[in-house]
Amino acid sequence: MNNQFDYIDKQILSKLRSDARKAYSQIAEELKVSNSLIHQRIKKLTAEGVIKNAEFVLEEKSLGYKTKSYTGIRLQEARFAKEVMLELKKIPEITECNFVSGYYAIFVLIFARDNEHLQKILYDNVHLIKGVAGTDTFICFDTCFKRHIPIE
Amino acid sequence: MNNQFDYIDKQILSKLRSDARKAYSQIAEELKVSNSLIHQRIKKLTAEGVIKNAEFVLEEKSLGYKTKSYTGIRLQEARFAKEVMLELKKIPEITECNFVSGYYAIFVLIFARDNEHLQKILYDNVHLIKGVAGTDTFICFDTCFKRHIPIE
DNA sequence: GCTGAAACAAGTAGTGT
DNA sequence: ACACTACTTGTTTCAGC
Repeated sequence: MNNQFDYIDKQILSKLRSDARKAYSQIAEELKVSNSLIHQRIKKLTAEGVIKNAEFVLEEKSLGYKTKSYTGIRLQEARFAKEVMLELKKIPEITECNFVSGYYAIFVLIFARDNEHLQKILYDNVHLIKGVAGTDTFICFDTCFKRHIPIE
Repeated sequence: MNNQFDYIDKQILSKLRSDARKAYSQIAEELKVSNSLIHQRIKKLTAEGVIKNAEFVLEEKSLGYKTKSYTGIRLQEARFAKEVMLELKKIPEITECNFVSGYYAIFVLIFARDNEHLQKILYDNVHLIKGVAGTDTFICFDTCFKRHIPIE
């Protein structure tokens, strides 16, 4: 995987990252190259794993999830990490799970219908997992911004 | 915004969430409804704000960002929050910024080229912002899973 | 609120330089 | 590594039920 992107690659990635439904032919037109070059590059970038997938981004609040929280999980013993992770995976409201350095062993993102639902997830699910010592929850009052990292 | 989705809405959202380039005509075929109904529904869901946008998801590591961290920021005084947030917005490696409850005032997601780069961002940028008392950084060793919340 | 048809635009694959 | 062509498929709009 040699990831030195040229101008065309970068343009393709940046245009599609902000609009996944953009016509490949229009990108070709904007960059003044042939249609098939765009297709070839996208194929290459996908094969290399630079492009993971294309997704519609939905508004979580509209889906009924009004409470978003980042929650740090402490373990009784570090070696429980993997088992705990597998149990966390069974909780659908946990949409992201990370092994982290520092005070917590695991850091998760939770979407709940409301604060009561969040409490239920923590008390009736997370806290009952074998190996979990405790959790600290940081409820998001507001996501001030969310954006993409620069390309190159 | 009355967000009671019917079967068709849910199917559209779920199919497009996992593949933003999926042909609308194919969705129509799978659901055994007309082509134009799909368009109408997508238009409606977009107007309602349920669909925010469509994005290509890129692999951050391939883009040269090997270090991902969640960082909690403590403030000298709570009232500095908004000013601090505006300064954080100027740092391109910070891709998400949240006002949170609990021990920290602000919680951010940082992508850095490596640990050294992360340290530079924290010491030369974040820590110098007026109002910031200190930070705690949780480096992600591994994102075990990342997925979508259930629809309805 | 939904369908169907038709005009138009885009995606695909094979060929050639 | 890129462009061209011909063919297939998808998108979009609007009249009509």
